[in-house]
Amino acid sequence: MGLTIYDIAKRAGVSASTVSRVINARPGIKKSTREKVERILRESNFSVSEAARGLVNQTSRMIGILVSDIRNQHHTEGAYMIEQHFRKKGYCSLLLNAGDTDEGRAESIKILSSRRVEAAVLIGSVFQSDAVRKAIEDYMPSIPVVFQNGFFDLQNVSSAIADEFSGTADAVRYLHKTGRRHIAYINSNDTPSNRKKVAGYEKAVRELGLGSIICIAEDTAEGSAETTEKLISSHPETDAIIYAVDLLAVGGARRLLDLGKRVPEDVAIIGTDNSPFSTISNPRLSTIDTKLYELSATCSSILEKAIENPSYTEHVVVKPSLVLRETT
Amino acid sequence: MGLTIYDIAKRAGVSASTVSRVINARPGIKKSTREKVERILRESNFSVSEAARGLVNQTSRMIGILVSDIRNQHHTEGAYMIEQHFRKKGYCSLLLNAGDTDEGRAESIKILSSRRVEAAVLIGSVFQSDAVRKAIEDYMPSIPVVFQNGFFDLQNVSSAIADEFSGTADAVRYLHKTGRRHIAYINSNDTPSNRKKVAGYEKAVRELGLGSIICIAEDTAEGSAETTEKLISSHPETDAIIYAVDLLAVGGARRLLDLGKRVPEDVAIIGTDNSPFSTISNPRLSTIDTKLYELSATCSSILEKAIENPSYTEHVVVKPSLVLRETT
DNA sequence: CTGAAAGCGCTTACAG
DNA sequence: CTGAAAGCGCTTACAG
Repeated sequence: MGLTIYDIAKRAGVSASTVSRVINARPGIKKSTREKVERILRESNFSVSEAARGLVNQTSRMIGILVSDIRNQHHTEGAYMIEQHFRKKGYCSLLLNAGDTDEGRAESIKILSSRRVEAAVLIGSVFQSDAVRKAIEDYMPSIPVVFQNGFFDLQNVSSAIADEFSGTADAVRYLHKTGRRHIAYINSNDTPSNRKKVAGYEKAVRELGLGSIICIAEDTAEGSAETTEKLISSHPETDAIIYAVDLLAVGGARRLLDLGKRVPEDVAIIGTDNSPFSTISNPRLSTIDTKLYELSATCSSILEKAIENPSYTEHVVVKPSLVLRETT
Repeated sequence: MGLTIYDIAKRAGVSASTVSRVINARPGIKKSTREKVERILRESNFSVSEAARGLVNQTSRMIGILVSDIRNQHHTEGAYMIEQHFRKKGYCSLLLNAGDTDEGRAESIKILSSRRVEAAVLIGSVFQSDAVRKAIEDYMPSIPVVFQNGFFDLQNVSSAIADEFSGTADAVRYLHKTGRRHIAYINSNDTPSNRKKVAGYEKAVRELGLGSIICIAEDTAEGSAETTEKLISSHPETDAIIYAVDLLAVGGARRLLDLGKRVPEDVAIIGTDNSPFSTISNPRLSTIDTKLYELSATCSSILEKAIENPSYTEHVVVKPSLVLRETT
């Protein structure tokens, strides 16, 4: 247990330097001694202490992944891609669920700093706050940081952002073009991302001279069903609803059907994210594809470049597109 | 950037020992010097190197979480709970997606060993293999390991297992009791967990004197729809189907409806896992609740005890229950 | 109450 | 081709 290179050195009858050299495949070791050391390494199931190694090399070979909650499907793609990608380069991923508060988020950044991660990824617009910005300035002022769906004006942080504003505006315009005149919006939690969606909705609706109706639903299918029912009873003229999240659209569609409305004939529905829910639901959801996969891949590739060249920075905006299925 | 306690010591006009003592809240430091050091620590945004600290203390304060793919909802609850729980104790979580091969799984265990994690959790029955067992014996022979939904006869590995065998058998018995006589099973990928489910199905069906029909579907809603359609056309007498995974049940239910079958009147359907899909789907799915949450909580609590007392070990079996909704 | 020294497990000039 | 020594950033006896 806990063999060190000194133990290996003793068993092989060489010095620790030599053991270190064969472990790191340094040239200039006699073939026979290299082979002997390798054999002993193998027979002993030796594994180098990355911590000790990191201390001398001034590297940790770790990257930090911050999400608010990994159980949220939306965070999972990015976390997966980053881990897979960097593991191949010998990096390990520290995953932190930062939670819903600024304290949790700032604390998480401190933790990553203590662990001396060589780079970090923030996944989700909820990290867009002054507290997080300050924590980065104070504790991660010089390692590459990539912000998935958010932006900080800091020279070490890159971003890959979904243009939810225009994605939502385009959805409104599409509904208008297909004859809808009473387009409502059902929002979820107040996040920077959702604010962009609502702003896009409001802009398009205003430009088209339509009225604006915005409701807020609890973030569950059932909550959305309730909200949808209230909306329809107070505004029976509603002929289209856009939802900030696919799951809400699923709940809403189901309730409309239960109320005897036809979807999409009476009420068209558009969700957001093109999540698995959108194809599983019945009827299948039309949705604003916010290109989560592309966003994650972009983060991963930015981070890769930034790891090579720590002053590298990039800002990418990904355009959503409308996916039409059975609810429009 | 990269301040050490020596830098802080210099700024405070004390020795590194003293700085270390105040960082670690050791007693016996004059109040005034403690306060001065604390102030400088704060003003400098100092954060201790956990790696260096770990080297001297012979601890890493890291725990390893192995999943085959974090994008799989099924792995996410356990990963979340472990991270949340141990972060409070000052631990960080290393998340590894081990992939679908024994090489990937064994490699992941080696990586965790290199990082000197103090404990590890394997999430998912797919880790049930000789290769993984051997990797644990070779590289983690003495740290606490908790296996979620699997078992190794090793003195350092605990387990929390869902009794999918009897869960599935009970579902068959329930269907029989409600008059179904042609109960089919639609399986997914070949995993230890799915093998237990199939075995439970076969046993119950045999005991009840019913025929056994087992199909294998691709692991998507669409794949399951196809398989379901084939099943129904070759065995039109089928009056109930159990699916190894909720998602497959959703796809199957939808196809049955499209084919003009009534659910549950013509064909009853039971999924497995009581996943979010089961309440979102239309109609809402009856399902075998494999108690994922309870399983994860159990792992977390076992691990907690094992961290305190490294020789602690526990084996828990969690009984699934049947959740009846609209498809039975 | 405080500091100098040794040591955790490595790597890497520097000698030979 | 190989080894002894120093040093990475900490903590903790040991002195004083």
